[in-house]
Amino acid sequence: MADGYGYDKRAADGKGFMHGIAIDAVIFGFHDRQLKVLLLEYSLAGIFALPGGFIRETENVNDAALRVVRERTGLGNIFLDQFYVFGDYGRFDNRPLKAIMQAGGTAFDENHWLLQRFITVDYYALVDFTKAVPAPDEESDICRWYDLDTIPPLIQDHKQIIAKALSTLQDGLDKKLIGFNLLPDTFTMADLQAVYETILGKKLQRTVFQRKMLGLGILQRIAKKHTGRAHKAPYLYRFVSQPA
Amino acid sequence: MADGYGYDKRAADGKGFMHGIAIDAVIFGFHDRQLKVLLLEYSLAGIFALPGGFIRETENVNDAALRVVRERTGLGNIFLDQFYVFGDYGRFDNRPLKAIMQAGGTAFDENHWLLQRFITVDYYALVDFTKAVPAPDEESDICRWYDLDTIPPLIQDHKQIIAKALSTLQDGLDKKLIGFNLLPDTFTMADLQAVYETILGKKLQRTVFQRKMLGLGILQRIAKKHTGRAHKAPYLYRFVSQPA
DNA sequence: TATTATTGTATCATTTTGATACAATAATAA
DNA sequence: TTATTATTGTATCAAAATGATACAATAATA
Repeated sequence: MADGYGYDKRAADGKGFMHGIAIDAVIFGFHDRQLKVLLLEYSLAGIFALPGGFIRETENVNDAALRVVRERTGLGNIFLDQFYVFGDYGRFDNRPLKAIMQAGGTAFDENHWLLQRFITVDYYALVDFTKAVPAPDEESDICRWYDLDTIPPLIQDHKQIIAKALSTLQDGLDKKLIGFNLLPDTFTMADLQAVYETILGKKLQRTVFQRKMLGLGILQRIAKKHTGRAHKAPYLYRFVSQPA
Repeated sequence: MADGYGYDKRAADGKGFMHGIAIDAVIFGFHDRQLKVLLLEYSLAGIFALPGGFIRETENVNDAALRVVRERTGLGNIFLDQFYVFGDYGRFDNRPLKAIMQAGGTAFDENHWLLQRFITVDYYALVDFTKAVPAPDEESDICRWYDLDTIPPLIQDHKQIIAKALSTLQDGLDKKLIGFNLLPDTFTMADLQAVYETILGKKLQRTVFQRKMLGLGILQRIAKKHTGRAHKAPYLYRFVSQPA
């Protein structure tokens, strides 16, 4: 997360980074028919937060976000979308950060650049859960997935940020055809439907969903997948491209 | 605009404002069946730009945007939507600002806070053209409407910002029901259709459009409008609320 | 070989959208 | 006064999209 947390110790003096502005990432994964979010834990201070980071003085803001997601997941080619700037003055609260710095034994004074007001540019990322390797940053010690309905209390307005990320994801699901970014390279129609149902929070009719997805012309049938269970084997699909 | 332009002279020393971050506003109006954008001109320097401004140290970012739009248009209750952060390092170019400062006789040195890198949070606003009273800011001398297809060369990436604002507007037109923000309190169905056609850049079928709009249940019929021409008088409508 | 669960697709009903037709004006012209 | 004209509001029918149901085709197990 940003707002001061998860900063790179090599730059703890603020040299080389933009001040007052940071990025946060809501990194979504999908597993066991559940939508998951990647969170950092600062266990010494008992604090949970979204992954985030700062912007180097000559770095594109979008690249800073890519860097953060790459560092937390080990993944390169991920779907990443800027969705909102959280910039209310009232959200600014440096007490959790002080707690983290104190717990970590970092020296600081009240004028430390990390304790000043920050606004954050927020992104959501869709990653392949099976390929991601969660890794904490320099300050935190745990980085792991949480089901959306079992998220611990988070610092500042990070819970609202997740809520807004989710509703943005919901809005763009049909229009931008982004659901498949949460799945491995090959998947069954039932897998895809589970992604949609979980994100939208409602059941979809199987036959209607299948007709719609096939009608988009972006799915390629690969082979049959024998699940080892007593029924017809479903096809495996791969996403190929945008419709013509 | 921001990126250094249009700053408040009382704070030219940078005290009281956040550094490195600014807001720009793409203010849309509608008149003569044309979509228009409000631009500032710095005629001494021969430079055109979007209206923008800075964020006071204790001000919400969204409030800073509201303030800018209010100052340029004289309007209070306007529709305003944050749509993107432009944060590429490559977009940063302080030469136009230097030109403006020189033309204005403002003293400055290379380390002036306005000459450092800025990223901008960008908003689009939809205002009632008939009520807006364009007003330049402290540095510029002309503030006026431009048709979208006769926009002069703009500083930095302001042309791209307008393009992105327009496509965001297009995407949200049906979903968010925002078209009416461009019209006066009462309007005919033909007026409304003209707004939609201009924004979307294509003709719509009159009867289908009318059925759709009436079906939303958000229009109230006020009275007949006698246009003075040889045909049936259209109804005047008023927007009442979101559909139930 | 029957049974079971699930998949892929066909079919029909319902709803939405597209296209056309036409009566109802409000001004002007004859 | 009475056609003529341009537009508006709505009805109507066709076409397309969506919703709902049915059913045959498996792949495993009993």
